[in-house]
Amino acid sequence: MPRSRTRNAPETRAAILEAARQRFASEGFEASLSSIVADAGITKGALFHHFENKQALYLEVWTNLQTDMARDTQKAALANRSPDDPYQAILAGCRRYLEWTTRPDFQRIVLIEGRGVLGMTEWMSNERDVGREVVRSAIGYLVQRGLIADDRASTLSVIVQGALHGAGLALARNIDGVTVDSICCALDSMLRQMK
Amino acid sequence: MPRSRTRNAPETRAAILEAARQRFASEGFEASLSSIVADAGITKGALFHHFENKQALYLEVWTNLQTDMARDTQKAALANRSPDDPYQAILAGCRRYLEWTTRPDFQRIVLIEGRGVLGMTEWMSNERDVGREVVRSAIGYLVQRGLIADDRASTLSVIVQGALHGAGLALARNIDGVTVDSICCALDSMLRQMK
DNA sequence: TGTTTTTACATACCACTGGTATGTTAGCTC
DNA sequence: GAGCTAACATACCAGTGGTATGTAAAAACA
Repeated sequence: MPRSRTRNAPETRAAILEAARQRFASEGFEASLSSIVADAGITKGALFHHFENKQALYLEVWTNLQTDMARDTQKAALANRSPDDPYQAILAGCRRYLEWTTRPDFQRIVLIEGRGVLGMTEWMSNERDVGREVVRSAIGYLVQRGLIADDRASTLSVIVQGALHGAGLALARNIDGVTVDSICCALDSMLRQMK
Repeated sequence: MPRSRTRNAPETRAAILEAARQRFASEGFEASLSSIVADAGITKGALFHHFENKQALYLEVWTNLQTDMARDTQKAALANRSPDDPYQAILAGCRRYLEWTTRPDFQRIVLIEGRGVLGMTEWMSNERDVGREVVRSAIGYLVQRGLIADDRASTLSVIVQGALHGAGLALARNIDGVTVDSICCALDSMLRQMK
């Protein structure tokens, strides 16, 4: 019985990634591959043809979310450049990032579970931390303008990224007294005082 | 064949927790219960008698590590109190925390995987975030002395905790230009400028 | 055009996992 | 000393990620 070939490879791949993103967002990494392939309307054979294993699938979902976020925040930053205040662009990017942290899929996959799933191999050693690159380039922007010392850029990047990360999680957890505005206000004075 | 009763319940429990901590530290949450009970010298029956499920076991290992860390950092802070510089105690606590982030078990179980394993239910909603309480009390210490505005305490706590967290991870990842001293220096000026 | 190779899946299967149901024994109570 | 319970051990199960194999269609090649 010749099965009709209704789909092509890229479509199948995209369907798997979309189904995986939704399942991982709602159930976490423990979401079964069976449920994912069922949602995608294919079988495990197709999944393991396109992805080496479950972690590789998760890695791609995770990466896609992060690169989408990075592109969007950088776009927001560039759109808010001001000739007489270099901090405005960065703060606009921060605000956009905080918006991303309200997305349930981003929360769970990137902020909560990702690092644990990818583990030491991918997350620790590898330079897949897209968020870090974005913050790093923002700090570099300030270094170029002589607002931050070159040899402190790395350390300050790490601190700013951590602060943003913690702020996003706090917003996700609805911690009392923490709002987007209060965070942005604190980041504003924090960034402007860095040297 | 009457099996000799060489152990009692608390000993067994402790043995399970110790074996679990080591396995979770080296292999992560995916470490099998079979390997853990083998290390502890007991069987799965004993494990499931003492712990409801794998997550409950992980939760206890995770909690123990965090409370140990919290106690230690607070001890370091109290030991470094200075009558004319309230920041010294806090910075001593920060430095002690950064020492904890060099421990492999703390890195993996608390910093990397914990939040993902416990997931939304435990980590997000519950007030089990011991690290937050510690930072919160440190900021409260500054509020009492009129160095920080009361209504900004929550937001600043979140930012400081995030910064510390990110710094610890950066140290664990050996990121160029990031050292314990560079972090402490940055935190010093950051804290002193907060209002 | 006919043949071969490769791609893109589907199907059947397996070792192993977390978890459960059911023993079994030591100690305590009365 | 009978009965109960805590503290385990043993046997077992459904479901999991992953693999081996089969197969049709498209592409490459002759």
